[in-house]
Amino acid sequence: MNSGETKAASKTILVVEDDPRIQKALYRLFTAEGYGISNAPDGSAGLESFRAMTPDAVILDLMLPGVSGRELCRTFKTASPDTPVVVLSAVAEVADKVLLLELGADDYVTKPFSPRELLARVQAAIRRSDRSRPDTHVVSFGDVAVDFPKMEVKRSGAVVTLTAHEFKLLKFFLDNAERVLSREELLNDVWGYNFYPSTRTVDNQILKLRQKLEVDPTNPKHFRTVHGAGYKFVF
Amino acid sequence: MNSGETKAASKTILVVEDDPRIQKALYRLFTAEGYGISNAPDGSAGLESFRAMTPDAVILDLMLPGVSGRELCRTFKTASPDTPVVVLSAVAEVADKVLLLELGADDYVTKPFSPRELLARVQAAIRRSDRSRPDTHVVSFGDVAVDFPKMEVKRSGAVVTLTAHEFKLLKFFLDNAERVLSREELLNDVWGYNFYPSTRTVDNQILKLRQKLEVDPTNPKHFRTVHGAGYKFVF
DNA sequence: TTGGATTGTCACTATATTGTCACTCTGTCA
DNA sequence: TGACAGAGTGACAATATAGTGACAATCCAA
Repeated sequence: MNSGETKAASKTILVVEDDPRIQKALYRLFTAEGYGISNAPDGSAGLESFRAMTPDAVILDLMLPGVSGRELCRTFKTASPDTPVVVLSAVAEVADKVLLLELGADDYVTKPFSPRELLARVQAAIRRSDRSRPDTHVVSFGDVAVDFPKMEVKRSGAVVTLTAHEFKLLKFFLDNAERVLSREELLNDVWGYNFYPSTRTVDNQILKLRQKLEVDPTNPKHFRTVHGAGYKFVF
Repeated sequence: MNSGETKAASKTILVVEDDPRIQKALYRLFTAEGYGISNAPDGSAGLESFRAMTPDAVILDLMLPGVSGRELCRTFKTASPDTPVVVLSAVAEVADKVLLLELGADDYVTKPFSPRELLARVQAAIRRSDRSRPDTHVVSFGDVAVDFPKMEVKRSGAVVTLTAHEFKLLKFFLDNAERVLSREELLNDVWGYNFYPSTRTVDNQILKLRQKLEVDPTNPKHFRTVHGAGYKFVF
């Protein structure tokens, strides 16, 4: 199964890159981790996408046809200083250490880059930007409070222990509240695409969440069953 | 990025840096966030300013004409151990970055650096120094006291010897207390982006910290494992 | 109301993750 | 150059937890 890492849960990344091979590689790299990817082959498309989708992070190649990558980076940072921008650049470009400061980029990776490093840097940038929005850290429903960075759940003050998997499932429910989620969808998004346990597994994990988080697990208020369809979380 | 952050509110930062381009860039970066900036182009000017203005933080370039940056760093830390010093250094200057901590520096950023990272590190350093005025440089948990400037750890008075690496890991845990840290995150932040040992390595270092700092290493109170997710430090 | 399908629930087992140790490798210092 | 310390690796044991299957309860449609 997958590494047990918490998935990105619908974070979207805008990739501004003209080389289709790199585009493709980045697409594979990030979708495998659960991120959504939007591609823009040049500056003007990048700008357009940026405005249309408000991505959670931007990966920007400095060497672009048309609008200069540097110009673009400044524009992004002016329009939305909170959105992290990670720059891809050839070594020679970054040799000038001042450049990055002026651009306002959050981080950079020099080509040829290690996919793992890029992934790590983008994730770190997203984490940093998330941390400055503290309101997203804690979510509550009923007498339950969920603290994501601490991976901790409390019921009227008392800590409830959840396993990593239960936590991941809970997060998915919270991220998709009010929507009916089929077992398939849950298996794909929480368990991962290359892993197919029986659907009983899902019921089992739901059961555990109910036992741990519902006032009356037999009459669930939040983790509702939608007979013949799946489950639905309501606040 | 830090729209949610509290603004610097008249905090002043002393920048000791001879390259005027970096000076200018730092000026823009930090004034935009509401900090006051004072520039010193060399060591003696830096020392003078430091005494005259007692800054809230210092950004120090290790490569300076005149007085050695390292000397200067020690002087700062001796004169006023509570004032955070963040060092700028070229990668080549220090083979082992951990050594910088021995200078007494609170943090370091290698050139060419990402501006957001520098900003984040300086802010973090200031926050830490603000948190507990009287004993900024000492953090305690259980029967353990960690003295950062001295790079020394004591357990009920007795000195415990930590390796530079163990110390760095400990520092990262303390800086991110209560948060669940994945092995990946630990590897990236403590070991560095371009070095990928197996994840077993992490477990091993944790084991050593537990053996050296936990009352009962078999039942760790502070360095907790979060099964399927990583580790978490709690006070 | 009844019967098949779906879901709730439990105990058991298989599996993945982590703890721990001993060994190797590398660089440092005398 | 040899001893030494620290770091990384791999093997194995110890745990935690996820998955399975059986059976009971419930739902829905005819």
